Amino acid sequence: MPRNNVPLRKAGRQNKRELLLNAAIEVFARKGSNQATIADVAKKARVALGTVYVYFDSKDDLLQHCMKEIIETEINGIINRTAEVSNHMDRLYEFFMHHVALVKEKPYIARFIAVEARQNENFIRRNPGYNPLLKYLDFVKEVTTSAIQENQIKTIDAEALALLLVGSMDIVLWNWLAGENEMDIDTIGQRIRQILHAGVALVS
Amino acid sequence: MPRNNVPLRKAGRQNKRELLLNAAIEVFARKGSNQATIADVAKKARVALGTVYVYFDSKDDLLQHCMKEIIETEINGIINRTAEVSNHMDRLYEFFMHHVALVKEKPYIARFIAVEARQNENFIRRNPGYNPLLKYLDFVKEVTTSAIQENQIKTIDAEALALLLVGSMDIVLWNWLAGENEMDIDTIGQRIRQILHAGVALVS
Amino acid sequence: MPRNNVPLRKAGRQNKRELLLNAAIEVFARKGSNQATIADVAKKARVALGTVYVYFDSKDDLLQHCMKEIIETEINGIINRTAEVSNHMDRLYEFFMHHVALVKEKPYIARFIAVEARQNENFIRRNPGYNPLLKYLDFVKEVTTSAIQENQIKTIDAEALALLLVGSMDIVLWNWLAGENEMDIDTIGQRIRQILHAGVALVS
Amino acid sequence: MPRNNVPLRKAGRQNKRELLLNAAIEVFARKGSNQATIADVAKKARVALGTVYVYFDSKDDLLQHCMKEIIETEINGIINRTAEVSNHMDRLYEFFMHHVALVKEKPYIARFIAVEARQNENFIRRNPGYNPLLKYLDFVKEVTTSAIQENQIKTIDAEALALLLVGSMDIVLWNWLAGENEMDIDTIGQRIRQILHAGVALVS
DNA sequence: CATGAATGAGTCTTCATTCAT
DNA sequence: AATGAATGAAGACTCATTCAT
Repeated sequence: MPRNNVPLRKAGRQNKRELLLNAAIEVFARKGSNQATIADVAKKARVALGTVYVYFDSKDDLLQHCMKEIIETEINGIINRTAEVSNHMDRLYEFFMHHVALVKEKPYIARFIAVEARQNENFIRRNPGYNPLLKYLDFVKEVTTSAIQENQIKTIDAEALALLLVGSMDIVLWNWLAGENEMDIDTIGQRIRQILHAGVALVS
Repeated sequence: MPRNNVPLRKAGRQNKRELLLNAAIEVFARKGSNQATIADVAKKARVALGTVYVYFDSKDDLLQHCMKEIIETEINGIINRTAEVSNHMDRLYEFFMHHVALVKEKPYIARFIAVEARQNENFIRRNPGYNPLLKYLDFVKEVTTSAIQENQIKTIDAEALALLLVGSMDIVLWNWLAGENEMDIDTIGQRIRQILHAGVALVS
Repeated sequence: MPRNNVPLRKAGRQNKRELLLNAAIEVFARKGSNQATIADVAKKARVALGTVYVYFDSKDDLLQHCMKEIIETEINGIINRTAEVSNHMDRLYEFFMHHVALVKEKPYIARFIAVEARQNENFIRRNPGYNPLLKYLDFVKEVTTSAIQENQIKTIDAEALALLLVGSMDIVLWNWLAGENEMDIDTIGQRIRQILHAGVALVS
Repeated sequence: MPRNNVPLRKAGRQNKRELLLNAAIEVFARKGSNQATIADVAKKARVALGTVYVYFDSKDDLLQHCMKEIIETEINGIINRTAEVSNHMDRLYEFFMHHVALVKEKPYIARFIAVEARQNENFIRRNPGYNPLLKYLDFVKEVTTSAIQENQIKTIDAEALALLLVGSMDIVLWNWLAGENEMDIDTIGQRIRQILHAGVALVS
């Protein structure tokens, strides 16, 4: 069926790009983008070294696209999955736990967010819209603002809550990664929730 | 007088070591330890390149000692300066604001804590006692535990509060560094305090 | 009509080969054969990269054929166009000016002769008969020999005159190319002619 | 004798730079600067690859300095050695023959002038004063102008003569290099001289 | 101790060439 | 014939580290 050829080809190209991107995310996350080499990425993706340059302009370009990929799939995925939660604060908790789940499932992505997203200032400056942490902060700020407007919580500074939530999330996952996963993140998550919950609750 | 020579010499040695350490902290913080070269450090310290290797075994060794230096002077300095505050929660707020002051005064140290302390896993694994973030977390945990014991706040998970406080502190300063210092950290600090204060307050 | 297909196809093949050759000449001349890539040539010819290898064995092979092409069309063209000039010295002058005209019209060909023809020693050694400069030298030598035989000029060394004429021609065009075309080649041509004319004139 | 240490050191550095420069000139000349690698140069100079970068910024920088070196020693040397010849035309002939001698003695330098000096347009554009061919042309033009002013030859265009002389010189040496040294350059030199001599001689 | 020239392993990147479609 | 993705050898350049002075 020749009709299928074109889509197959395209799929092939698309697949290889994805393949490289995923390999790069993992390799960059494991070794850090500075220590990781293009050869590592190519090896991980089981392609020749030069192939990386068929799909990406440079190592830096590859790193940028890794960030985009993570945001567009993982980060946005987490945010979207919380959409149906009606209570705003529950939504934030849901968000927190989805993130925790992501960290557990794909720790290398966590490392990306915890380390690369901070480190690579080139990226941060050039693509402010593509920084995972900023994306998270914006999301929390928005949800918090809605919660305040709908009188679900008392009037607090939305940015402060965002920094508290994302900051703790961030350090929790970093801690978990660095500490050889000894921490019980789920429990920690609930306890953080309790404190914040009390902190923003309407005065009875 | 040869008797004086020895102490003078020792002082000389000590000074040059300090000189190198301070130069390294600044250079590593500015460029990131990966991009910074030993030549950069030597230049900053106005010594010959080879001199660095007289006082430190390797680039990594130098980096480790930078961390130690920061903890032993800056981090411990901040913690010690809060010693006389009797109310534990006030002490934590004091601690938060001292850290903010440090960030403003020596931004490169902030960068060190926000970026290098996370990135350098070699360091983290080998010297768990010398990671600024862990040091901070421990400090907050201890103070919180005391606060609970003395019934100043309700019984919460000390670790959760530590993660909230240090995590928000950390992301605030990172944000401030990356965001070209547009944020008003002092105000943010107070608003974070309000939330946490309500979150841990004894139920009336 | 299948009878037509074959010639048409052949024309097609011929055309694509010519197309590639002309693209290559221009690209090699502009960038220099070392900096120019096969991809550049393919792009210029608006064919796929791999197509180049359908018609030529290698980059070097392509370069060799560029030389041949230039000699067989441009260089021989110039020489042939001077055929009807009966006076031999006038013919050489005509030749000089035809070459100047070529340089002005297709500067990239000039660059080819001035630079590539010298540089590519592989070519020179393997195809002594296909070097533009050698071709020119031979031509001038022949014409000069005829001029001497027919007593139009005094007895001089034909090779010496050839070297003078072609050498000056060559450096003039190189100068013109490098000097951003500031030189008035026509005037220079006439003045060179005057000197050579006097130099070879029969003693009155 | 410690007094000697400093000069020896300096001499050491100077020598290594010269060593590298000479190695580079030979390597670049033999292979062409495009085919020659930094590793080739280092090997020729019997130093480590990295040492080249201690003394030169880049391959291009090294090439530029090769040109300067050649001009400042060889080219100027030739020009200076003709200074005492009082008759201007004799001086030019002397110049020609000195150049021939140089070619015979250090053929790789000839290749440099004949090939690299033309090819490397970066160099030509950025350092017009450092192109051997331009240097030669200027010299011949000057001497010719003097010859005309002092009535030693008839009034001709100095630039035209310069182009004739340098152009023929250039092609002669290129020919000699490419043609595996079959040509008798000395004889050719004399014959070229005869023609030019007649071409510029005062009319009796 | 101090110096900084020398080293060479390690990296990114390019590009001629191949080959499955 | 035509295509262009894939390949990997090759080369410029960097920089931590050493060591003779």
